[in-house]
Amino acid sequence: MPPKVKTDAEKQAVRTAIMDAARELFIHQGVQAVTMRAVAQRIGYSATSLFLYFTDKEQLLRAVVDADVIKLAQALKSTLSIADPLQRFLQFGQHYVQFALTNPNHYRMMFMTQHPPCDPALSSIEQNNPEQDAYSMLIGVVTSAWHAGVFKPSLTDPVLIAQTIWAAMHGLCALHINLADDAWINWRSLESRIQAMIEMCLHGLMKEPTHE
Amino acid sequence: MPPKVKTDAEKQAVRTAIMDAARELFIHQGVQAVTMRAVAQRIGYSATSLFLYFTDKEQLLRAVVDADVIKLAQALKSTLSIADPLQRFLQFGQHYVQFALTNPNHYRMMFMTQHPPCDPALSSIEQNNPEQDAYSMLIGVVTSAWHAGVFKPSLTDPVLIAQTIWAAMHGLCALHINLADDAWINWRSLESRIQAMIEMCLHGLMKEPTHE
DNA sequence: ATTTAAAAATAACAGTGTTAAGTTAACATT
DNA sequence: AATGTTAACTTAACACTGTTATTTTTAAAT
Repeated sequence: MPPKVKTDAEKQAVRTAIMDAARELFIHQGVQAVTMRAVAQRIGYSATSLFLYFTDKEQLLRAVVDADVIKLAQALKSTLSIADPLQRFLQFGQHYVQFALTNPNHYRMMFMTQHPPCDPALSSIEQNNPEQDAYSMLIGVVTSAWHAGVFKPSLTDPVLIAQTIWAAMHGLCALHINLADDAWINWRSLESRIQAMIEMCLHGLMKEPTHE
Repeated sequence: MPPKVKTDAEKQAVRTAIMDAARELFIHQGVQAVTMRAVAQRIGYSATSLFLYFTDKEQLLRAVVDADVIKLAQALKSTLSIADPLQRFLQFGQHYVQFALTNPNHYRMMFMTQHPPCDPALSSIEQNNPEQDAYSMLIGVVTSAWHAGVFKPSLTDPVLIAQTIWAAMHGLCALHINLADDAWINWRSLESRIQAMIEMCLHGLMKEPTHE
């Protein structure tokens, strides 16, 4: 059955077919459902053939998630055109949370799972490319808001501000993704928790928070 | 070799021996090193015998973590004796962060990994027992601070306050545990991130934050 | 037509959680 | 005291997993 000698484009097509199959399983059934055999079956290949396109499972998963990290970056990019630095910042945060909560499996893989430390050289994402790198976008958004003077004067390091906000928003998303159904916790509604977190950040960081 | 008919105490001893062996692997090598065979070997049992004491691996791991959740609760308990509600609250948070960062594997298991939703009936932790249930302790600490009037008057729901603070602190811990070594992020020092997060929470929630 | 080598499949290995079927030995009963 | 019962444990085995080695297929190159 091997029609021999595939063009680079054809090889790339198989690669993305594999990634699409993996993503399908990943999104709907979670990471534990993504077995090499299951992925292979979906595209009519044998499991071992996947190793001709990815060195191992970890690399396959990373490739899938990388592609969606870029999608996150593009979703966030749409907020960069907002003129007002504060509004831009708020929309940025909201898009981030929305991505996390509508793509819990991707979010889990990106930020909630243990990985061998990411080697930027191996990643398909271009670091510091503001089109692809959501982190550098965050730094940019916060820094511009900082230059616009929206933060308290005592806050002198926009990177530290950004990392603090990220952590706060991440905590919100991560707890929800993992523990939303935990009978132990009498969770307040997701909306009110989001609102409360945003307000805490605003009052905690802004010079004179505009309450809306 | 089976000396037959074990007393309940002896059976309990084996149970804890299993849990100790699992914990040892768990702490030092992470969850993926905790295989039934490895645990069994450590106590000179065969792997299948573990199933006489735990219905499955998940239950074993949960038992190990539950025991340490209680240790967390006891660590936090020491702060409850602090008279000043604000100081009690601050110390509580600091102990929480310290536990998370010195027990990353336990913390990961508790709050950062996907579990079948926790059935309080099956847990060894007594819910709402303030000696064991760290979450209800958090609610208590925040509520008492709220009654003492340290929070902004606009904040009317101490449970929502508590969940917001928890999320913020969790984000701090979780990102550090998973991404501290990520070359992608130019992390500020852990100390300054903790400090920044605390200050953001204080300024964001307190009526008139005492800056120390 | 024969060789070559790329692309795939099959077989197989080592490891996993887990179940089924034995084995051993302390106890209860006759 | 001999016998059976059964708790405690082990060994075999199953159905998976990721992965490697080997083999097959087949289009192209000679």
